[in-house]
Amino acid sequence: MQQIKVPKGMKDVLPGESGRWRAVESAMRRAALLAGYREIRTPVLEYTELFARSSGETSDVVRKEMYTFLDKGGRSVTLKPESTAGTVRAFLESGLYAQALPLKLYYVNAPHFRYEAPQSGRLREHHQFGMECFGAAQPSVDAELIRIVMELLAGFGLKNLQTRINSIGCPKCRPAYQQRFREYLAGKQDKLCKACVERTQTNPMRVLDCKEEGCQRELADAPVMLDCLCDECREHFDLLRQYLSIAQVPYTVDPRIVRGLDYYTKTVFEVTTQMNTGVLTVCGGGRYDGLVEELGGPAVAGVGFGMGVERVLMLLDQLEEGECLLAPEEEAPEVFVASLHKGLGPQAFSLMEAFRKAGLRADMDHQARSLKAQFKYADKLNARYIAILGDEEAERGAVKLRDMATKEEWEAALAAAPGELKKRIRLSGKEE
RNA sequence: GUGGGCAUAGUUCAGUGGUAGAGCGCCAGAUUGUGGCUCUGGAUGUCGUGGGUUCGAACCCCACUGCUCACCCCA
Repeated sequence: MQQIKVPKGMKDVLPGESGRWRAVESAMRRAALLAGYREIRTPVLEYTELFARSSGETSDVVRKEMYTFLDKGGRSVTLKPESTAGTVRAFLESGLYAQALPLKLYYVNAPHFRYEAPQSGRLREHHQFGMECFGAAQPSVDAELIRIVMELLAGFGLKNLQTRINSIGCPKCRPAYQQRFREYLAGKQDKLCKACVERTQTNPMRVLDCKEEGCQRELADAPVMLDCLCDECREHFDLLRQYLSIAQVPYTVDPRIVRGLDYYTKTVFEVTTQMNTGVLTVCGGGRYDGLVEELGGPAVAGVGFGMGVERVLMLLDQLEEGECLLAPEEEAPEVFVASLHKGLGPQAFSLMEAFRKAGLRADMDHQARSLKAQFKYADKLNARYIAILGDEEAERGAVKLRDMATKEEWEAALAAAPGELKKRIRLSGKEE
């Protein structure tokens, strides 16, 4: 039989890894909660038009990376490539904008899809933690978000992260800049890469973050948006910097960050790290003051970010022993019930149930294996104690308990064993 | 979309034309009521698929498929 494999660009999270996922997730939830953000869950699937309208028809995501198909009703639907659009849609559709603003939302472990060639750190399905704030025009929120991101990542033990910020202006000041920039590029068309020649027409600012060396050379003395901000954007950016310094967030200003989605205004930021293969973006975000209106709602400011969970885990993998500050949840059985022979199965089962009722993680033999094999298995599971049921003990209504680490063994009455073991575990937990 | 690399046991891989292998893992025994260490034994393979060359192909050639890495872009 031909084996069916996981679809291209998808990945299973196996039991050996899932503990780390949960640890990362719960740290994210804590961080969000601490800052007053509340969870929102939006569907994986949205109508294609939502992304076309929000991200921009010329963005790479919309043009070539969306997981789009027709459903049985002939509607064009898309697996979400990012979460801001869906969050805004929900915000509008459910009338949340009519409630007290600002409204702070987060999502965690949300699946995202981009149809592209998978490679290291880039899967077709990936998961994001993200935070979005609606109705707050002040840069204190921008700063708060950046601060939360840095705090969170530092809390995992990650180092060598760079935070870069920029302002890409607003509809008031950007057109004039774009005109000026287009004129600058006009004389250099023959020296730019093919993609950039096209971008000059469609979305000139994307030329700024082209990775081609030739293009970057030509851009050395190009005008940057930062120098052309209107008063409002200028003030916003200056204030943002002030807030960041109050929050003691280290960052650099990089006038070349423009980001791939059209909806951004004013603040954009990225958190990256240097890998041996190149720069890896862990988190990216920015302000989108026009998006809610663009999607048919009132003029409500927005700002947010998305963080790649797989990328965070990838960075954690590279930490040395002891540097990673994540504490994965304990999942090894606290007690494993072994029985001498098959006939004791029912007693073993009810003892295991009693352990579980007492709140202990308990398991038992389900294969009628030799006692030796049961010990081996319990050891593989990293069980802390083993409870041995034998005929001699059964006659006395007792069970033998053994500490797997110290090899200490003692006998306990069947009925009392769960309580006794629980007490023992709790006591030793306090000593640690 | 473009270009590299790889594909052999559960897994990591060795095997460059002549009987399909090793480490780890798994199972069992040594130890008939006791794990980790040791020793002994065992199970598991359409050698990615299809074709070609050859007396003979895991090996050489061609095609395909899959995986992987890089570019572009991004989380």
